[in-house]
Amino acid sequence: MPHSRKRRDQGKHSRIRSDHATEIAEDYVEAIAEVIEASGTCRAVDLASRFEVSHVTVNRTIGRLARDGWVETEPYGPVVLTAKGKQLARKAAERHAVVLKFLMAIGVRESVAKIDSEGIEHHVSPETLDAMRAFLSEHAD
Amino acid sequence: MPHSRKRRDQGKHSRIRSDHATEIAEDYVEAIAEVIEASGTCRAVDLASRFEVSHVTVNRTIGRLARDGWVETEPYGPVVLTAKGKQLARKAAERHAVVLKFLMAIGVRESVAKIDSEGIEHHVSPETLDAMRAFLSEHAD
DNA sequence: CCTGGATTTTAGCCTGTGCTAAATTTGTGT
DNA sequence: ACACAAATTTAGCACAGGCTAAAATCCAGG
Ligand SMILES: [Mn+2]
Ligand SMILES: [Mn+2]
Ligand SMILES: [Mn+2]
Ligand SMILES: [Mn+2]
Repeated sequence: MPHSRKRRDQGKHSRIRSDHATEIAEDYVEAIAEVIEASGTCRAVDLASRFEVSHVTVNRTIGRLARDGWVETEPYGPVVLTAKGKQLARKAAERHAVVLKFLMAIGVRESVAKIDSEGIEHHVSPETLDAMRAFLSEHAD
Repeated sequence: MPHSRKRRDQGKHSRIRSDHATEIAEDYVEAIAEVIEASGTCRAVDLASRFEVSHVTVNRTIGRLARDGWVETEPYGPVVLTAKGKQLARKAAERHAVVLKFLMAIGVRESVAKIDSEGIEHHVSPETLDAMRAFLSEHAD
């Protein structure tokens, strides 16, 4: 039999907790990509205003993102995405867009869908995302 | 014009943060109601095994829930829901059930839908919940 | 070049949510 | 009655992610 399995055996709720741990990373890399796309570079203040948190909070969050290999930055410099960060940003943006379109397709107003999708996106598994995509193709009028 | 509005003006992301703050309360009162329903009373250990966290974590979480008026408990005693707690439990269970059924209705397998709904439920606004309900009635075969 | 405003960093605080180890309490079976 | 097992509580730790105030740095206009 497999060795002792002390490892927390990913039940439902551990999945939720790990989703929460990565969702800030997802939102940040997505936002960083958008800001860079729109204005060339991304500074901490841009993220602070976007997320409505203090610039100090952004600074420390960026530190964690750098530690975990999503972004690179040097003192007083802008934030850039690593290759890994760019990939996550692309994946997150794509999934976010599907969720948003899907909510609107079932009749949720855009203003509400924008808010709800921002939270829902992080908990949508690949299988559920596929179901949403399938729904969108079927109902492409 | 209205005075200065320093008040953080609930953008998209503050909604997400407040959702996260209440989701443990929602999951706990829902679980407490279920355990009481199933076995008469609810003890901390029941919640620890259900959420796969330590009994110490449960103990402190229950303390916060009591502080916020969702549950009542006395030293070494079981956990009971306040009126407010029962109401939240009912609302959360109802919403959770709708989300789960909805995911299955769009073709997500039950095992996956159970996991995803556990995270998604907390970010579904009343309007989106209504859209899901409407979808379920329309597609009631 | 130098200075003032914008920006970032540092210091120091808080709460929530996770843990282990140890102490305490409860309640049950003999 | 009492010991023992189960449950809870306490103590003490860690990290994420919020904040304000103050210091440091950067850069652009004069
Ligand atoms: Mn997103
Ligand atoms: Mn998001
Ligand atoms: Mn639930
Ligand atoms: Mn849940």
